[in-house]
Amino acid sequence: MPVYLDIATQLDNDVRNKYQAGDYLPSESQLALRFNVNRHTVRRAIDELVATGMVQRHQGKGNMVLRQPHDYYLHAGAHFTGNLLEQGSLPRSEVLQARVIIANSKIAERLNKPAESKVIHIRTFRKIDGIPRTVIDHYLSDTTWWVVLKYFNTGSLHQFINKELNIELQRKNTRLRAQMPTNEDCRLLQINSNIPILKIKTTNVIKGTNIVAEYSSSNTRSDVIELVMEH
Amino acid sequence: MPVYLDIATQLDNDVRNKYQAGDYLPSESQLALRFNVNRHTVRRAIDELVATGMVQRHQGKGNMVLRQPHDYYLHAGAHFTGNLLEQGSLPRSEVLQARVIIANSKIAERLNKPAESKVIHIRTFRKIDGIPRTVIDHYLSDTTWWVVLKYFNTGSLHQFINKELNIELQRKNTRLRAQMPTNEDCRLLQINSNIPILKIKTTNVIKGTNIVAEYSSSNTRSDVIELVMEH
DNA sequence: CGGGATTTGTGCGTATGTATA
DNA sequence: TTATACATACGCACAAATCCC
Repeated sequence: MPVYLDIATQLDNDVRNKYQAGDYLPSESQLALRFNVNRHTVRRAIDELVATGMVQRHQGKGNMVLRQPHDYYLHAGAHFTGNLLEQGSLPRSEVLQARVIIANSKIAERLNKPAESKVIHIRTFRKIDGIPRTVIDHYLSDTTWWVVLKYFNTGSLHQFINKELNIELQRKNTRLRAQMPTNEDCRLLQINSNIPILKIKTTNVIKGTNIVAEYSSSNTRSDVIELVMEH
Repeated sequence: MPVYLDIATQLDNDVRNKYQAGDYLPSESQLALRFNVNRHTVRRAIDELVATGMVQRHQGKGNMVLRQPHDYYLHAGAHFTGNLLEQGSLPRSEVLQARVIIANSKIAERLNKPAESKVIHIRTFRKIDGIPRTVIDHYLSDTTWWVVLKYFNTGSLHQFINKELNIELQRKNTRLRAQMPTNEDCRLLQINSNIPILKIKTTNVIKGTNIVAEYSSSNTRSDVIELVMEH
């Protein structure tokens, strides 16, 4: 094992045990003295911590500890069930935003509407252990629903629509991919930029028709989540 | 602007215009001569390309160009359809490995077998545009199938089992997550470690029974892939 | 199989630039 | 302004992986 990886391991331990988020590591020169290596070697070691998102470099100041890395691992309780695919159905979702917006071209296309149409945008999220794990953006085609939907604030969106508007939504297709989070994703999900997220997009029609009523896009932090579908 | 960023920009242009995926860059020593800098500086420049996923390092061989710019964009043709979830069904898969192994504890558990049982391991992969996009590990519980399965070399594994053994496999459940690739994933999929992968794991029973016959685990590069399911 | 040539990976020492306090 | 800390760059040496004869 290269020396720099040894040092990276020790620094990793220090960060976990001795430092808190916001603290600064000893200077690279001091660390070089302490580990009896050249400063380049210390820098290479710190590169590893930077790559994993534990440390941030600040020229002229020092290398700052970003945060205590949780020991993330999957446990059975953290599993989402297949109904995550039915994104309007999450029973304990909460509303972050709800408003009428001008659809961008992609959303307009998914909803089969002309460019720059007005659509309803509702952003909900679901927490596990007090931390937001999934953020879902719902885009609803029919703005006349707004008079009712503006009162939606918690629970299952699809159930709400069913009850208040007497309309049943049916999932038509699902698109799924993994990607690295945007800055906004990082903020909403409270994660570092090095954790991949699952992005699930669905289009939903009014049951029995081909009328696309809803397009939804969800982002889920994937480090503590495993999507399980029983067939 | 630092010298290494200048060189990175030039190399980036070269990669886009002069090289194809799979090509190797000139050696670092040659590039150092060409740009009249130290080899360290060239390495620092190549680090930039590695970080953006354009180039992969191979110790002892050289620095390989990973992909062309058009690969950065999802295009409709690159979409997998939902039958990716039925991992034995990929019609144009090829076999990388096929052998009998001792199952580790996780695989044994999934197959409802005692620890350290023997199982059949078949690794297949699927290419798009000549590049491996998905690598699937199949683990089959019944080693008596080996006398037949050792002759499987291409096509659909489930079809082969159906035809040769007269056994129909049925998907029981699917687990799905996103994660960063291991070193082996990077090698097999020819990607950099900064691209997340989709991991899909299925258990399959013998149709009409509860006998778990197969556990499969697939890794798919997620940068050019979007999983589409029609309902 | 061995051995030598090539190429990337690691590490040291030194020097200088740049940002911060 | 000065001192400190990180950023860039050169040169040298050797290790480790790969390739080819």
